Amino acid sequence: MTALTERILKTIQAVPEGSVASYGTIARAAGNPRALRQVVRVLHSMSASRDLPWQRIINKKGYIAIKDPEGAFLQKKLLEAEGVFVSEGGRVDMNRFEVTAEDLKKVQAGR
DNA sequence: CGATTGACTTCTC
DNA sequence: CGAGAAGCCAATC
Repeated sequence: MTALTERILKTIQAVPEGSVASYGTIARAAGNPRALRQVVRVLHSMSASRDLPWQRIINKKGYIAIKDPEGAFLQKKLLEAEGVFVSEGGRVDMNRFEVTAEDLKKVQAGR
């Protein structure tokens, strides 16, 4: 558990409800654009036990990137429950719902 | 301790 | 414009 990982965690938690963020966005906001792999890893390790909004993390195309069909379906349901519109194919309207790295940083600065 | 992996991203052909 | 391959960093096995 490095400082970078903790920043990633905080950044993920900084994503406001009703919005989504891409891996690259999280990585940039965390301070290391190359850490998007670690974002994935963090989600793998923490999503099971921590209170992370893993459901708000999707790929840059706006599609749910989870490989497990059940997990992807669950994510879709959770997003819809937050007010995020998800298309049939599991796609989110990123133009509306994707939060920028600056916004995440601002939220972290605010807290 | 070294090799592998991983819910991605981006550039090139 | 679409498909394919490389890149990347840290945690896990």
